[in-house]
Amino acid sequence: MATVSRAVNESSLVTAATRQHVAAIARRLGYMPHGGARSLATRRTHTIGVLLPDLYGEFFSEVIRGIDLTVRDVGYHCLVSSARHNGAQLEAAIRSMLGRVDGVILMSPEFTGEISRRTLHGGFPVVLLNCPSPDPAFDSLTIANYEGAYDMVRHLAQLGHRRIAIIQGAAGNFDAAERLRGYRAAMRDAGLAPDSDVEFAGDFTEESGAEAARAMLAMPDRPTAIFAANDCMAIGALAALREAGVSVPDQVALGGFDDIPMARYVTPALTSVHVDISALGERTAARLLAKLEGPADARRIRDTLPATLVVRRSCGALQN
Amino acid sequence: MATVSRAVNESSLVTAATRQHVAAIARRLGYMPHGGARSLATRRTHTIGVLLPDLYGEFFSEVIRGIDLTVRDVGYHCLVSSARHNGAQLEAAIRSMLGRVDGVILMSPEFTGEISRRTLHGGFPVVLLNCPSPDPAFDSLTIANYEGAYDMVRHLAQLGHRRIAIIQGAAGNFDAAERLRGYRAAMRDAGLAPDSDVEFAGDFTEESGAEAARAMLAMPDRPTAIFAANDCMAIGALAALREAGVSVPDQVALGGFDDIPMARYVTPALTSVHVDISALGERTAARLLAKLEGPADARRIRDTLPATLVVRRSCGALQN
DNA sequence: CAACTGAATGTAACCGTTTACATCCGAAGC
DNA sequence: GCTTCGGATGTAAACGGTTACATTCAGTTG
Repeated sequence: MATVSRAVNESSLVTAATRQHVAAIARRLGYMPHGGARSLATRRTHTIGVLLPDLYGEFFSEVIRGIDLTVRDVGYHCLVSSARHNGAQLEAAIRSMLGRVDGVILMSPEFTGEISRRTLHGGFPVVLLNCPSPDPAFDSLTIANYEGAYDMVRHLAQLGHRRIAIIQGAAGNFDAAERLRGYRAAMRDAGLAPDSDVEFAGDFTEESGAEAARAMLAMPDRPTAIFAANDCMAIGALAALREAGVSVPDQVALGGFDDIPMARYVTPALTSVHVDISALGERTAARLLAKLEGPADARRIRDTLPATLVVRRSCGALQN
Repeated sequence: MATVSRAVNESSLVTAATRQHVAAIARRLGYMPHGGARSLATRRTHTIGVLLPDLYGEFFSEVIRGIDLTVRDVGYHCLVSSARHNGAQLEAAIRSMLGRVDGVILMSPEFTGEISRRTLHGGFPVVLLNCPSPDPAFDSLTIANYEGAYDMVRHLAQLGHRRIAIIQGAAGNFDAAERLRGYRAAMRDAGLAPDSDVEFAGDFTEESGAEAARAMLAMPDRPTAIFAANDCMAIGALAALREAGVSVPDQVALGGFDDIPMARYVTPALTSVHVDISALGERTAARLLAKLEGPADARRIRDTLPATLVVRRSCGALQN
């Protein structure tokens, strides 16, 4: 049976003749190698775990896509698990993957150093994706949320807007918090007083964007510009504004975040902050693969993916 | 070590005292069960394989979401693999999952009975998702593509349109073919002559929709209605029409397919055919789980998920 | 022709669990 | 005090492969 194993794995130790002989018999018997057994013996599963807070929306699917794309080229699979993870669930999810993956990509605000020490105790390969990363013991990739939001709001301020509202992302969300931080910093740097009345709540859904816009319209001195913390909310706001007969960008300027494919197809086309989400997944996966394949490298990497302003019609900067 | 195993698995054969004793020592030693070894011994991986043609676009991410949602409730994971599968790649992908999953969900037009017999030889649990399914030996779930397209085109015809164009989906795609079939049947039943000049090519992308619309506008006797085989193309067409100064729905009526979330937020809101994609994933996963958990049931199930017309402004049926 | 090669094949331990079966042990029955 | 009994624990054989090491077997050498 050693020879069979070697033949199947194309080892150079078997002659071409035996290899073919084995192949022929295997075919006749309908033999197929058992992946699980193989990885038990080799201690390599060629699988990476992907832990996501949820699978909803374009963002996550794009991330997964990027990950799978890079990973499958080198013969790896993705074992995905999406749960809105509170600490205990997250830990359980990690544990359940423990003998099935070579490493994990973790996207969860809930991940704490304590969990890591207790369940990952020591050198289990992990790359954090878009996490607050309280723990510098892990590699992590993030989006330039702060910078992107800052650029957007500065752009709106440069267009002459003095009262700029924000529709915030989901409470407790890392991206949301960073984008808010960028908004506030840009406001301050533009010499604009912070005003919590124009910091509307939201949760990244179209509906919450529409609601915030309606609330804004009811204000006595309503803002002349809105920065929505993602495109879905921006599009929701756009629909609400149109319904109320308020013209974008003439009466209210609007900017989003994420630059989803749809952004360029709404009317007016949505000014947004572009993030190459698929690339984020790719880079993260590549980093994890490097840890798995390459020699142990103690260096921890913290990488930030740029977010670039894309100016379209909804902010009013463009003619026609 | 048998006792440890029993303690970890909460077997009723160990006393509470030993169970706690084991737990304490496990904690001190940082012991965690090895999933791979466990599944080798039990011959259950609690994992299902999901084979997709690609991961691009809202459709696939929604399907995965539905699958993962149902599957995780019963403690299963998803091992996903997305490759544009030609026959050989598909077979390789299945083989590579063979000892790692309890069953697979397969979404691929390339799946043939021959592959199945060669690599699945016999009773490996499979559920086909939106496949042409040449092989009645498998359970399969599909979308009512034909019926949905038929309803849409009949609707347009009832609004008085005589020349109705279609922007087709990707060549070789099963959904695309079915939607085309529905379009043609509806045309015929409405007493409208088929005309290959108004059957435009497309590939499900926004850009291809825009191109088809531009080509249509250049025609001497241009159609008064367009049925795009998915919403992305419809939105692309919408953008092209607007650019050309052609009003929707006044000059050209437009309908899409899929009813993606964005459909209601474009202007005018897009008439479409609604399919609950997430539910498609859920149902498929539930079917596979039934095969895995329940007793072997020889009955093969072919299920079709309904597709329902959603009338919005873009078709011109609604006032204001 | 015996000893020495080195490539090809065979043997058996191991990967980390589960589980059928054997064993142990204390309480109850005689 | 010696069986009997049943519940808790221990033993060892799987599960299906990989791989270090031992062995075989030609084909050289001296």
